[in-house]
Amino acid sequence: MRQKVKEAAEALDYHPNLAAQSLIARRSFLIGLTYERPSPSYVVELQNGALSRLDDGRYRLVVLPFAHVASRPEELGKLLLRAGLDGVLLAPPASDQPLLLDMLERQRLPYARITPHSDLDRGLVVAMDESAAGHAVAQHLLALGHRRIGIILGDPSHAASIGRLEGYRRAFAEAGVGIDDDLIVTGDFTYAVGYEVARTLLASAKRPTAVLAQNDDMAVAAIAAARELGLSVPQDLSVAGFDNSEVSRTAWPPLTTVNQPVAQMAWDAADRLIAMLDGKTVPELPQRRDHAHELLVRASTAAPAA
Amino acid sequence: MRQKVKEAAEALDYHPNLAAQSLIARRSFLIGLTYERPSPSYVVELQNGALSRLDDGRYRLVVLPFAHVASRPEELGKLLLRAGLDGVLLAPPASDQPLLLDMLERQRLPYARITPHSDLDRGLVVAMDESAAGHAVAQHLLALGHRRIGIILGDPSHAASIGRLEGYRRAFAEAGVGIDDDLIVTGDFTYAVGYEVARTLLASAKRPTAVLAQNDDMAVAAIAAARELGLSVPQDLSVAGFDNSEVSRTAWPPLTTVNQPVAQMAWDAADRLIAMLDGKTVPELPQRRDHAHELLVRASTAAPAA
DNA sequence: GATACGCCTGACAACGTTTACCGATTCTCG
DNA sequence: CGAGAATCGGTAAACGTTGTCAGGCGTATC
Repeated sequence: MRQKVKEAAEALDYHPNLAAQSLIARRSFLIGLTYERPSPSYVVELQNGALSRLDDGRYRLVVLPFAHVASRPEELGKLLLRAGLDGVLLAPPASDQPLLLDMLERQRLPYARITPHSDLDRGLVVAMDESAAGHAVAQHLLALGHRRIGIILGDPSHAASIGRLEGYRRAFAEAGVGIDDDLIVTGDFTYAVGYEVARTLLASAKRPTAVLAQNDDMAVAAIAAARELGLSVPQDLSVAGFDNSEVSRTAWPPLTTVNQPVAQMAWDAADRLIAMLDGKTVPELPQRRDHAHELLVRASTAAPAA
Repeated sequence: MRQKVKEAAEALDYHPNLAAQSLIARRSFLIGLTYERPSPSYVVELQNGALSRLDDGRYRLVVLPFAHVASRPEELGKLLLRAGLDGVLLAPPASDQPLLLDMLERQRLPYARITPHSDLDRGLVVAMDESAAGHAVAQHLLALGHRRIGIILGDPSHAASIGRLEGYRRAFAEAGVGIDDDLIVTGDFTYAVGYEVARTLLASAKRPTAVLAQNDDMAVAAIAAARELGLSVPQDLSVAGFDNSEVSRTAWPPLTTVNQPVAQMAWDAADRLIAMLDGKTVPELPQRRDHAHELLVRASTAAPAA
């Protein structure tokens, strides 16, 4: 009987109406993903990671990019609450907005936070130790013998910037090397701005022998700026990035960087969010999952010229 | 009165239940976007373009990547039909699958096709003349004086590959230059495969003086392969890409390429799809909209060495 | 032949809206 | 002051499912 009904349904191309199912099940089977405007490869990895967990087709992924979260978290909150989602994945910097988390909690919209920096005990958290990762890459340059190291920060409204910088500082302190604040410039994680600030950094009187960029896009921009000035990488200047995004592999020379397992973290976040939605009681879920970074030494860094 | 109700709703954080609205309105206010696995920047541009049209918040965008469409179009059809969408944006190569279009039409799921190559009168179409674009970039290399030009094709299951190649052939014929089939290699639009086939191309006895790659990722891969062999670009080898994706701007040297207004085309596709969904009768809509390509000459191409 | 059990059928309420309609009330204007 | 229009509150139906419950039928058990 069951079989016959299924066959008939198939023959008639019948699909149950999802709106009616949602109405009675009291959920929409929609998962949101919100992110700011980071590099394309970061977005795509995030998306693919989340989708690979959703691929049984029960849940669907709605993308909700939102610019300037830090200055208007309530607006993002409204957007998310109006979107009729069952749960939402928060990529940085939205994952670090206490006001946003407040709103979501008040309205009972479950969320999973991807690499937040503060309030690590709040909600579902998929974490990576940004500070340790920053430490690793800074230590690598110091071990090569660099002493005058420039730093290109990402968008200061992303907590990741602060975390990574903190790691750099630790590594410098351990090596007994002082940080020259004149060699710290601030970008916003994009190539365009990265290029501009890299130019001013490299044109300064005390030009560094190495550059720590807080993501790969800005690192590639720094390489381009160096070439414009007639410097070759890594002979005259070492450049290290962050993220192990596609561009780090396709750049020339391939970038030394830190792998951030973005796709895997997004999978994990989706996995835990869904487990929660499917009614696994919260206590049996660990609140937080940590992922390891990995330093990838490639051809863009070398010992400084004597 | 109206005002008072709105205030009360606001005060209570009341949001109407979207599932119930969908049920009665007989639509879900979900738009799907399906694509294969092209470069990250293409996906992101596509997405942002579509989202910029959707940003009034009435419609939401669901992403549905799907690999190997050409070999299993019906599966994608089922996925789309089960997703409860009001309409779907088809990026290549899904936009060129007649079986898929058949299924969507049979089930009355409206769709908009982005840069299809065949059946241009079917459904809503946002087109670009791939052949003319291919012609433009090939002509550029020929005008510089190149005669031995290598070609790196994209995935042959994408109609775009064929269209662009057709344009190359026209330009070659006009210049009275024969195409050497040994200098044509086939990639799949990815960096990794592009790198491999570029190596074999450049290692061949009759090494070309210029390379036409069918997208920017493969062009960048060709530059990397050239560097590995000690060739510098553009002195020893000119390389032209396709798409004007972010990587073409961030590469070194910046790539000569053809701008494909992806974001704008996605906006257009979303615009027309929504106009259709909102009940504008089909006749008053033009069936097809064309977008112009634009040759962007940058630093990766130059006259061949004497 | 009575009882218990399984499977199937049909009827009905519920989910949270929107739309339509009716009668009652208030407002506007001559 | 009265006619007509506008507004209001209330009620009911509909959207397409899922879940429950009662009742009917057939089969196995004692």
